[in-house]
Amino acid sequence: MVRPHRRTRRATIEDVADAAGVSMATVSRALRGLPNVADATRERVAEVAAALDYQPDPAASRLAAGRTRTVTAVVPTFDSWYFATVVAGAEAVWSGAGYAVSVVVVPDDASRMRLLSDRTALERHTDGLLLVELPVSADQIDSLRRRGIAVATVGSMRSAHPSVGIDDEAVGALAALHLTELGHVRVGVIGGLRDDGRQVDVTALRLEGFEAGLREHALEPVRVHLGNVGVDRGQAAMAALLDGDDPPTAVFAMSDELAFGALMELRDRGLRAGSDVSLVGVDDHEFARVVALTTIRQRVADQGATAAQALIAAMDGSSASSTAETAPVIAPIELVVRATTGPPRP
Amino acid sequence: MVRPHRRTRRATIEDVADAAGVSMATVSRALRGLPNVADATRERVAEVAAALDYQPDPAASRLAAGRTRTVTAVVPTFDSWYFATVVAGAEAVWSGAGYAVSVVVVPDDASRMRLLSDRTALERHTDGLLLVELPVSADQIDSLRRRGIAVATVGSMRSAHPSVGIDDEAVGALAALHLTELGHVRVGVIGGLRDDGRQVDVTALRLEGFEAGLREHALEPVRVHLGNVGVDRGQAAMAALLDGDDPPTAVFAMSDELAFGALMELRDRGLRAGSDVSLVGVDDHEFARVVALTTIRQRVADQGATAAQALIAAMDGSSASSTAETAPVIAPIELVVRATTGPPRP
DNA sequence: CTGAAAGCGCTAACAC
DNA sequence: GTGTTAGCGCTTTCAG
Repeated sequence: MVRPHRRTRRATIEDVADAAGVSMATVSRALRGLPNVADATRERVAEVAAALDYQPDPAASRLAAGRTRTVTAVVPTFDSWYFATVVAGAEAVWSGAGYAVSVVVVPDDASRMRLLSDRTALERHTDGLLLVELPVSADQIDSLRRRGIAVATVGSMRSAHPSVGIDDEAVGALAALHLTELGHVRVGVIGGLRDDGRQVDVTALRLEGFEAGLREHALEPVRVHLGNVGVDRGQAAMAALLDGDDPPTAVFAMSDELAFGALMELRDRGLRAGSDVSLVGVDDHEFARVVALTTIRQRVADQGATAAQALIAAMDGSSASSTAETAPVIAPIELVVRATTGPPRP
Repeated sequence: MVRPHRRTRRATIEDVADAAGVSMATVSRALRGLPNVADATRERVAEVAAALDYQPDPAASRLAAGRTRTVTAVVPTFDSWYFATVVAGAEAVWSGAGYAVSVVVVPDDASRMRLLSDRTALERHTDGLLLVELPVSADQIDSLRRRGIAVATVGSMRSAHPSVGIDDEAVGALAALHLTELGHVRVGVIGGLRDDGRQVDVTALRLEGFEAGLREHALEPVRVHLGNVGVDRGQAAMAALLDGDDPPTAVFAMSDELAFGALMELRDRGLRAGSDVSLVGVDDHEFARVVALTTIRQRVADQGATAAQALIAAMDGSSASSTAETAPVIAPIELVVRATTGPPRP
């Protein structure tokens, strides 16, 4: 005796309305917390909805209301600690607030342009965009806003939209302070360039801060090597630094990833980080403590969370103040001294 | 003289139909490559659509057709190399195939249950789910399928749905082979338990393979320490191993992350990995090479990509063979010998 | 405070 | 081959 497989249709708003003895409109209002619903009615509707396992259909409400309840994180790549961590921080906030979160990866300029161009159907897919370390013009931001898409950024600070990042000059200055206090005089720099060869703001700012910090001690970098991002480039850069004449006794690597590569080069040459050569990175990558890397910590997940929060606020208030200036949030940084820095060899 | 800001409405399918002189239905068919459209018509429609920058509204088509063109990656956490890398691999495939990709994080049992329960409106959000290293019952998979959601998994191999993973017993065996060939006799194991304390298959299988491998040399592990996952637990486990009596000369860590922690403990004790104590990990984490960790490599991004592909196939053919058995894909593993393993101290 | 009705933009039978 | 006709499930004026 086969039990007939009753195809259990999901409850619709109409089912709820019928069961509660009210109209669909009232159900909609009641469930979304809109005004003009009697408390008793609201309560009854809520009960019936719960009993029926009613869940509004996102596509239907998007179609009727124009909102998607979806936010999108846009990153240049995904298999990198930094980006994964930013997104992780943001995801937690968003899903907590009831948004679906989608991610899009724009590995190159072309795909970035495509995504941000007026022609894409972005606005029917997402209510808000979190751009992580992505170069976008003011025009593009504007175009997005005109299309009703809220924007927030992490990594680049603007005031035209919510943004969070760190004070990159201060990062450089802190590194310089640490190394000069240890007594280093010959210091090198390993920095990053984007894949497209265009120097990113971050690199320039950190370098500026670093050089300014050195100047206070009447010093300047003996050698600046602006390689690409990534472990391998860090290694190559350290090699170049050591092979030059007058090799540095201390090196400022602009990211922990670069520093990891630099550490590999030191190991390959039988040099000890912290005694033979000092090395300070930036990020406090989860792996930094494994190699006891001295670094300038930034709280990446927190930044993602903060930006996510700001994006939600922007989406809520988008109708009101679409051109509201928002002061950038400057996230704290902090020197974490581990084993890769020490006084120079006498 | 202010130019009137003509609110540029997006083109709808009706606009295209009018401009092309055909019906909406024909436009729909033409643009989606369905049969029963004259070539000439199809071409004309395509041109008009392009000229008008027409982009179908995803919510509208979802509502009418029931498909979301969205796939979802479900992970227990996000700020971990393994999961970020799996998702990165999958994302590339999905976005290449025109799917929107969303991610949901289920950090604990409760949220996992909630997500997979019949009550969620999952089926209106997504066409397919990629479950990464998530314990799901056959019942749950079934329930999902009944709700029209395709499922694929990576990390656990089943035949009820597309799955990809590695042969975990072989991983253990390979580790045992390597260490015994080097001449180690006293070997320890560091394994992982889930947060909820329930032992995962992976741990058990790798241990089984490892023990079997040792038995071939009439050996057995001197000590098995099944700590939790993560760097810290790896460190604690190594400490426990070394503090026991008859400490091992070689250790098999079931993940590179655990191995990293183990390495920290060795460093803290002034021991050299590879000479004082040998250590082999699993994964080939992107930073394994930074610490010269010998490890058993699995190609994580590839597994994500493979599973993503399989999920697409499953979604396409879902109507036809909803109960099709799919042979699990067994991804290759490979021993990568670096500096943390060597013969035991004489 | 509540209900009726008109879509949102598209797809899928079913006719022709 | 192509057009017509109904919706998909919800939100939102506009009346009452």
